[in-house]
Amino acid sequence: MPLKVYNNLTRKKEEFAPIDPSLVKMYVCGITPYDETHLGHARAYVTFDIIKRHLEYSGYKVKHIQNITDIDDKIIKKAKINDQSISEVAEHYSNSFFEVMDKLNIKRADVYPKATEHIKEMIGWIKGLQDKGFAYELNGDVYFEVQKFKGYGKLSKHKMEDQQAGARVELDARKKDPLDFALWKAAKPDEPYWLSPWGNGRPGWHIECSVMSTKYLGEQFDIHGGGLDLQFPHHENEIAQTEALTGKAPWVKYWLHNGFVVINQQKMSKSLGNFFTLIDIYKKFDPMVVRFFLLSTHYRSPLNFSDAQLKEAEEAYQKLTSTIDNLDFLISKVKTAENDVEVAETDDELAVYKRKFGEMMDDDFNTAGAIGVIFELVKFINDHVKEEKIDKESLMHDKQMIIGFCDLLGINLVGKTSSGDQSFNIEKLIEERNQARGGKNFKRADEIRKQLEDNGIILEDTAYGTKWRKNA
RNA sequence: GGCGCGGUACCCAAGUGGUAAGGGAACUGUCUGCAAAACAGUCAUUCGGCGGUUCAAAUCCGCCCCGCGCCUCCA
Repeated sequence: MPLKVYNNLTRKKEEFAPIDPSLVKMYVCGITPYDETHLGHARAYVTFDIIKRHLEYSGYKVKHIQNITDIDDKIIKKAKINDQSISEVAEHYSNSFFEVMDKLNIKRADVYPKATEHIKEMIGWIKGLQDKGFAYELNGDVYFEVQKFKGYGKLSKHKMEDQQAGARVELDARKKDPLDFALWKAAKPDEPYWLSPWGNGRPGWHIECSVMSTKYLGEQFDIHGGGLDLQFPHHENEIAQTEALTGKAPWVKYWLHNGFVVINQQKMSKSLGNFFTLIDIYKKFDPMVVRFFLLSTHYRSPLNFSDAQLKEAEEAYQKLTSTIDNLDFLISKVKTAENDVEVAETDDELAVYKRKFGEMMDDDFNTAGAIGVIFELVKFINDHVKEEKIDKESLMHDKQMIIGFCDLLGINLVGKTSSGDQSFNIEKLIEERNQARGGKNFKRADEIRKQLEDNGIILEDTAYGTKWRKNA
């Protein structure tokens, strides 16, 4: 079954076919490091992490570029408040970004190009656009003239004449068209600047993505991604600049956008101030729970956030870890198989889940459906584990299957269970309790259970002996 | 005004023509000294509403209601 992706340019699910059949080139819009990373960012980057992982699983090599906008009004403002340089601010929040992303088990991009390291190339592009008649200068500012680019609006489906320009933002009367956007901004006093043919200034926001993506991926590539909020104007403007300059269309074959994180039915956003940083969320929840939560809804749908919903994700995630925990315990207790027949039979049945899982992921990265398959598998395994003739090999295959699926989703299950832990006291108390139980001294047995429980240890008596786990 | 997204059980959520996955919660049962975990059963004759097309609709078409997003910076 072929991989299908929803292309926002055509508004259709399309069969995925990269320009170079063996290498997928993907550019994802990165952060502006002026504040802590929040759940909305996490959703975006988990989404593209999943896309990358599934492409790799499907046999493609993926070249992944993600920019860092390290020069911007908000960074300048923050630097003034903190009495720091803009690079100090950018570096601080970039580092923090990588820290929280690593905890979410997000694979690093191949290159994280910074805007400030590509100013020369940007100036070159802007000059090129000016030479071709797509840009004009106004007192040190340079604007892209939208009317000159006939495809403007093709991504966001905006018709220029229908736009209510100035509906929310004050018009700049000097511009030829309200939709014209800045390629270069003249420096105001007190602002950092670079030298340019138009005087001291700095690049506009959109130009960096065009310049850096084509620098690392070529003039045409496969996937360009980001949050849905970037569709207009950012991505629309990027298309206009790039196709105007290179003359090659389409610049990008597939445009992928993730949906918003929503709080009380409102978009989580910086400007509304209703955002939750990952640093704060991690104080209450394991990053893997956060990742599981983000993947439990399809990436294009809005995702409602609340503690209660994270709590539900935690319960579900723990069902997975406890299954692995139980399997580990059984594996340590059960005999090896007497013949290969039983193992092979189980493997045949497991193959069904593998197929279903793959179909879900091939259908526009349907992680929510794929998680559903994992739980079907868990149910199947727990059921067949009850059989008396269960053997070590089958159990190990079962375990590997669950871990394998979770790996494809970047969900780490290993290291979350308590089976690897050693604690002399716990084992000793369990032994004492079992002696008490043997002598029908249930009062003492329950005392020990309570004592361990108070220390966060839950005991479970099974047919194969007593196992313990940490209380979550 | 333009463009677009969404409305599936108590909650979350998959499903875009073939008769409603999965998770959480709840209740009942099996197991257990008691628990826990696990398993079994119950939990939407129904998918915002009303019409239409079809042998067949949550899925297609039309109208309507509700919520949200973009058209400023935002993942």
